[in-house]
Amino acid sequence: MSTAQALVARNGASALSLREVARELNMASSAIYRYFATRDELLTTLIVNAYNDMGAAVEKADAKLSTAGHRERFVGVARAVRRWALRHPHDYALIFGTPVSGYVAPAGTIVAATRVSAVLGRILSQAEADTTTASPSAAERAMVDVDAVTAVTGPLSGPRVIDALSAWSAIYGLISFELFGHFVGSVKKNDTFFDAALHSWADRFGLPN
Amino acid sequence: MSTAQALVARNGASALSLREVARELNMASSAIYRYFATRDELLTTLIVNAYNDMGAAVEKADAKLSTAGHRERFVGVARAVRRWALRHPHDYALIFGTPVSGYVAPAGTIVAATRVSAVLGRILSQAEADTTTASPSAAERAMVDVDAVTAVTGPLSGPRVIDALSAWSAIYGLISFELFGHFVGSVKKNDTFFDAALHSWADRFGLPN
DNA sequence: TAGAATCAAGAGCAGTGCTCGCATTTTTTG
DNA sequence: CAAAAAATGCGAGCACTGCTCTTGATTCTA
Repeated sequence: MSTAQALVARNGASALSLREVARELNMASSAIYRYFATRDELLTTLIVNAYNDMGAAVEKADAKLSTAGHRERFVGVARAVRRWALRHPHDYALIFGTPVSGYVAPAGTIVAATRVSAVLGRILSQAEADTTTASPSAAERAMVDVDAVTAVTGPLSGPRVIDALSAWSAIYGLISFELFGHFVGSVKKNDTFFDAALHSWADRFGLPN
Repeated sequence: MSTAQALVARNGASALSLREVARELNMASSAIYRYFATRDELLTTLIVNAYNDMGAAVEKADAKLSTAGHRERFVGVARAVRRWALRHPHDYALIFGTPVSGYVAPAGTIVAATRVSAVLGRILSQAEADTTTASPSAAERAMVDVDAVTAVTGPLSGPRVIDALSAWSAIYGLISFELFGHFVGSVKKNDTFFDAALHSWADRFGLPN
């Protein structure tokens, strides 16, 4: 398992070879099939691990910021996501890159997958609790499963639950563009650019400070 | 070439087999190597094609909206991007998904790659021209290559060149999350959600109407 | 028309995921 | 404690992949 992890970290998921992990383990390639029915099953396990690793890292960063203001916390958590991505590019690609072949997200992944978006959502929910909370409109309920979201984030007003999802996907977009090279030629300092984009989001959310 | 295109559209890029396109063409697999030195070279060609296909589609949509207001145009063009992605999911993944292996973007791709971001940038530039244009600050110039961006978009004020890049990556984030399944369980109506998120961006840019 | 450049074929190499039958260990059970 | 049962591993082998190399046609060109 950890052997496969290391190989992915070195060469990327697409290059992961069942026979190679077998070799590294001094096993026959066929022996691996006692533990993983198929190569995709191995990858799925790796995906869950990666989700949890990222989730743990982000939760830890959030815990350290528990006394900070909402803006600082929001930006700090997003930074933690980016930092994890830069440190584990292949795991990041494994999670957020092109899904393999047919791919339907196995049930086991979904709980691990929500860990980091939950942290971000909770911050926004708490920031909102300091002001007012208008309940979501019918139109908003039609396009988003408000209950499913607020079950993990805490209460969020209508526009904000939309913006929260939008912000999370935007953070993903920023990191992916950086990591996958789509900012080459336009963005020069990725750190400060990321921060600037995030503060713009914080402005949008009206986060103080 | 178009055979490979069709196979990618059917099975995705990772499953593209040189031997399969050879079979489809009633050729020996070795004959393909007269035209493409390696599988990656074939894929690179497909990437350029996909970029241009998407660029053409978006430019066409923009042309149809030439008489519309800036907000309508901005939203309309973004919708065109999404529509193209939904219609060509494998080509989209080929462009914006996990870059293959070592991957350094070949020189040929970059011009094709900027076509759609250029359209979006031009709209924002023109919208700004209707109001005022403050030139970018030193801090902004430090993190973004302003000249490279404005060379293709037209003049943009400092904060806006950052927000424009941020918006483009956010649009990518929205589409990718939808296409790669990360919105499953939270977003119910992808169309209206996408529109809502975009109008939120239009608000941020102060686009009238 | 002769020479040269191009195009295609086929055999073959090393690698892959995966299956199957057989042996060996380990664990459970009577 | 011994026997049955389950788990674990091995090696050969199949069909597939990207890619190389040599050989044979075809077509363009001087």
